[in-house]
Amino acid sequence: MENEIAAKILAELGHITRLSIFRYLVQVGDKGAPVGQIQEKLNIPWSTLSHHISRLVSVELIRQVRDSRTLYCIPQFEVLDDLVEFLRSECCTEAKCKM
Amino acid sequence: MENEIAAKILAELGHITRLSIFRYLVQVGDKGAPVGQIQEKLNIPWSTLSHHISRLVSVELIRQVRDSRTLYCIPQFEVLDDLVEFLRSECCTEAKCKM
DNA sequence: ACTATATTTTTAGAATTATCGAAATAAAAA
DNA sequence: TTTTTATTTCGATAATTCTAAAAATATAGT
Repeated sequence: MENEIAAKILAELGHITRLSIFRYLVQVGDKGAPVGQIQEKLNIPWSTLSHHISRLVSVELIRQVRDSRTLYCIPQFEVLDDLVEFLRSECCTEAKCKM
Repeated sequence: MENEIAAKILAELGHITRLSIFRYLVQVGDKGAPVGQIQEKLNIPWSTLSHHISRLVSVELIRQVRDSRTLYCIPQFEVLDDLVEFLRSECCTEAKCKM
């Protein structure tokens, strides 16, 4: 992963509403949750919620799958894994490692 | 760690300049690097650099220690560890776990 | 005291992001 | 085909952040 992409992902997670959305999905797990369920749970106005979800989608932290009228938001664990891996990589290449 | 603090840390890391600074320090390791060395390495104007460093300090991703005229910036690995731990916690409490 | 070095603070304009109501769109049921 | 449900797009305002020059501060050497 490149610096620039990592920064983008971190920035998207670095907003309390978006972090709450993502973590709710992480808790829900693989099957994801409909936008409406997130709305109910976190009590965010529809348009605001939609905006934040689309940003999470833009960095692929979330994938969306439609089931008739319902849009499921599915957390992409691999993206988070890659991010963590990136943050830990190249650690202390000039010294003994702490991680 | 709370959501709000995690979001703050993520937001500070979520800027390409700050991420570069932090990752440079991670590479350097424990002994850290003087502001001037970061300036040289990343070629950022002094005032801009100082601004970004102070934001990293504000969330304790960096600690600063003065040695006479030189200010060393020391990466705080524990904060990063806690953040990663937070991101992975409570995973799939409603389903089988992916992480 | 004066000078040099290292770094921060101030400041201000530009750019980006956040919020959310209202209108629009998509899909299915009546 | 009209209505209902689910969600997004538009648009406008407010708020925050970014950048970097210039001035200020801190520490030490002369």
